Amino acid sequence: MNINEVSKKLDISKDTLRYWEKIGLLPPVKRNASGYRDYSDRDANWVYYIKALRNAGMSIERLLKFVHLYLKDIDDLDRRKELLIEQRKELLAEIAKRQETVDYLTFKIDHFEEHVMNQKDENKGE
Amino acid sequence: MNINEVSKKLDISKDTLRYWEKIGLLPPVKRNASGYRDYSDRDANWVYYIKALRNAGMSIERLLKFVHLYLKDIDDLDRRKELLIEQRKELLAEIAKRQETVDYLTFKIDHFEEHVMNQKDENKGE
DNA sequence: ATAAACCTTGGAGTTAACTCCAATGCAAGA
DNA sequence: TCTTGCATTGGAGTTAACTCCAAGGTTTAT
Repeated sequence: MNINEVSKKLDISKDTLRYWEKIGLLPPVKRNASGYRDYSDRDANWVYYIKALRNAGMSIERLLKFVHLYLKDIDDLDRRKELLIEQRKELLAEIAKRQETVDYLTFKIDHFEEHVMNQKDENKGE
Repeated sequence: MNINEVSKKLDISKDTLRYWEKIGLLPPVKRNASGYRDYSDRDANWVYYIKALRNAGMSIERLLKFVHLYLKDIDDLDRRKELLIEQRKELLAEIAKRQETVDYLTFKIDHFEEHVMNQKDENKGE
């Protein structure tokens, strides 16, 4: 698969694919005789995985740390599995943060009339 | 309350407070005789609210739209309540996006051994 | 009354994550 | 073979959201 195919298939710009590779978010992709990138299925899966986590809001800096650890422990499968679990845990923390704000909004919405009354009372005192 | 008190109480830098006000994320704060900001309780609540949504990952651009609509419909309380509900809906969508990725990771984790086997099979074929 | 510690502003600098560009080379059709 | 349309690179430009700074005025403690 050349860069254009991957770009279209996974809906990621070619510039972004090259950028991710340059900074080490993707392992180096093989080249053909004329120096063009030739993505294997595994490369494409990796891209898909990075895309999913970027889309879920994980920063590149954080992802880079995981990627480096993941590539380092090439033979320690338990460790690799742990890394996935850790990554999931971080996403769950992000969800919890948002859920807190949802709860806050829900409170505001449910007490909206009351809230407005209080503001009127405040105005009286000014 | 002066800027330093608000900054400490809500754990937001003074620069950020001034920045938010400058771009219109906070309504203009009253000044005392020498031009220093003097935050009312309502100002502080507003800051708290903005902080909560920024913390939940909502962009300033998106928040600005809400703030402008909110300030525009100063007397339309139903509309204001709707805006809060809309904002909550957007946060819930962000949560759903992250949850999808959590599910993807869970799948990877639960099928980890199997996944590794497949990779070995792939290698055989190369 | 003077130093230290505040506040103000406009504007410059920073970081993340792309995005675009120019120069150059390969590839495929008329 | 010539043109059109891909690919490559290094590096410059962009956007978001701060963050810092300098120059100046104010408040507080000694």
